[in-house]
Amino acid sequence: MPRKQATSSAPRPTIVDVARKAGVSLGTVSRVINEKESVRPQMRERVLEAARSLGYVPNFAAQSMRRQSTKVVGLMVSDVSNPLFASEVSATEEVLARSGYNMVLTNSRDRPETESAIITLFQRRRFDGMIVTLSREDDPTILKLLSSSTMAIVLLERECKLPLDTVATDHYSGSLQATRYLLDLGHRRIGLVTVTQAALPGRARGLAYAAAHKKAGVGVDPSLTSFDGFLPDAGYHAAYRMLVGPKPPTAIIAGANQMPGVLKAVRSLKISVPRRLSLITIGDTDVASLHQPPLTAVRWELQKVGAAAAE
Amino acid sequence: MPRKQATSSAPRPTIVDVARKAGVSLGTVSRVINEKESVRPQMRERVLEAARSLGYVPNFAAQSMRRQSTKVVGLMVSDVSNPLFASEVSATEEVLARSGYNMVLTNSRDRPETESAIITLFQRRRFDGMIVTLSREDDPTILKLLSSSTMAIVLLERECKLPLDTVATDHYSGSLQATRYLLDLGHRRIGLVTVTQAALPGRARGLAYAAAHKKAGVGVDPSLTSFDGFLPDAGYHAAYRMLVGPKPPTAIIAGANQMPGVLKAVRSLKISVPRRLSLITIGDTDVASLHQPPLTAVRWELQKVGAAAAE
DNA sequence: CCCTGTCAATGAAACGTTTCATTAGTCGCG
DNA sequence: CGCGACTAATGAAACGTTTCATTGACAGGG
Repeated sequence: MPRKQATSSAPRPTIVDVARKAGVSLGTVSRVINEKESVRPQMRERVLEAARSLGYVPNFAAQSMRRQSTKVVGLMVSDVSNPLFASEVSATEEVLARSGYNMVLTNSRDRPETESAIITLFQRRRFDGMIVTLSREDDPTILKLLSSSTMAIVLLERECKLPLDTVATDHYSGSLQATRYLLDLGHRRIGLVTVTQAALPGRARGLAYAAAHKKAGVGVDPSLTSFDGFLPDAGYHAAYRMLVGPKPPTAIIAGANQMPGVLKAVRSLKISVPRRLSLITIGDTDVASLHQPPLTAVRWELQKVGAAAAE
Repeated sequence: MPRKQATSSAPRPTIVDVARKAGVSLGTVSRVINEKESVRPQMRERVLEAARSLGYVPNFAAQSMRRQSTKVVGLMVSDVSNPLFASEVSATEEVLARSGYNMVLTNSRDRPETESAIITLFQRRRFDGMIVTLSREDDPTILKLLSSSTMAIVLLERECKLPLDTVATDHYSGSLQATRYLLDLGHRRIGLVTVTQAALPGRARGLAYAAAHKKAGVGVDPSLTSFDGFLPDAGYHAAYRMLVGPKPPTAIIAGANQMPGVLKAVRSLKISVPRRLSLITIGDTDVASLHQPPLTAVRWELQKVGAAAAE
């Protein structure tokens, strides 16, 4: 029978315990467990055996401290339970894990104060990098915070003045395509429900929507656009307002996160889809794919996020 | 004009820089920034000022090392992009953040080797606690790993032999209710599509399903139950198999994660819902709520997870 | 006026690693 | 046989904090 492990309350063995047990020096053990430099096979075996029998587990905090690298990247999104973010997060985690990084996930709830706090926290923790989604791209406090930081920063689905890397879906062409498609079908009153123009997705969609209309020589009715998507229940309210208005739209383009709210409004008003109203969602989700022929903006750049962050 | 920040490549100022600049000792600075022990207001102000002007940010790695506490908990789920997990994760993050903890998120993809690797990693990182979802509750390697660990462990939606805390939805009564409901409606051939019985949710649902049938004096057809939910596309395959079989079910109860697949099968077979087939989903998602009158198993214990982990 | 107790601040010793400059040992070669 | 070149292993000095045992100063009580 192999000897039993020390009882649970025993302090974790350190590298010096291993060194003592194997009768070698600290440095040697270090080189063995990092398997980099030359060490004689016989020694290596002895050390390994000692480590195993002691149940030695290297202490990452100590390593980070010495190496000045935590092998962690921070991720800040507004809300992970948002399915779109969830897949981005998941993909990012995967890529990072593959290169030996871990990911600390935080929800900002789109609150600027929380965002600042999180960014500072990331700095305290000395993460190797951070991937962030901002609620607004022009908040001076936050921009200053970011620019003063020394770590690698990647903006996710956002874009700003600072020379920062950005990874984003191609919102513009997705929306352009959707709007054109509806215009070609003869729709003349098209609703747009999305997020604030202070963030890339909303801005890109707004521009694409306008561009498509202009090209088709169709005027736009400002009452048919809503950029409140970050607010709770925004999809519902926006759609409801449009649909009960004097001249309701014949089609609505909605962000994936707003679509459930829009559908709720449509249902409560007992409007038949697609007979009286066409719906297109930007960004693929289960909701969309199970409902109508949806438009899906591909989401494969997600991999790029991880790659960029792993640089 | 305030003096500019040192150029980016300058090394981060440490606590000794602050001490020197303020003309006080290390210990004093430490006590100031931890704002615990007594220090004269005048000193405190001097130190704070020095810290501010230097742009000092405490180094968490060094703190963790000294304090033997990382203020991080590890979270391992099979896949964050799963909407159900996403909300649990989100709620957990919130609770943890409130107590000054951060959360490292990992995807196990339900692969036992990955699970082992992640658990070991958590130990290396010396996290203060971990919250894990296991693919099987009886894997000896993993159980040994968990039991040998000294950190706080909470099982999420899982339950095992070890004396570990568990936080889970009440799968049993949810499923019981659903099955009864259908039986009361006169259904006699009810399909069940869920995950493996080696994990709590699948097991509880299987038991509830059987119990309801027994109580109603209705026999169960084993070909109408599928416990493969962890496999990709399981919902689709299971439903397809049942529906094209000699004696197809008149109702199907499916886990929320399997439901999209089930719907896909139903649609591809052009079966009308709810005329020819009733569907009930266990666990609420957008998909469900937009489709039929769904059964929702409440998800508020999520808060408990965070609380338990924060102990 | 001296002793003792309290309050503030100091200095040094941890914490568990990595790394760098040394030392000891081995070998080939003139 | 002695010398330089190489390889393996050692020992000590970091890394940036917290904490603990001291020290100094000051006041109150006998």
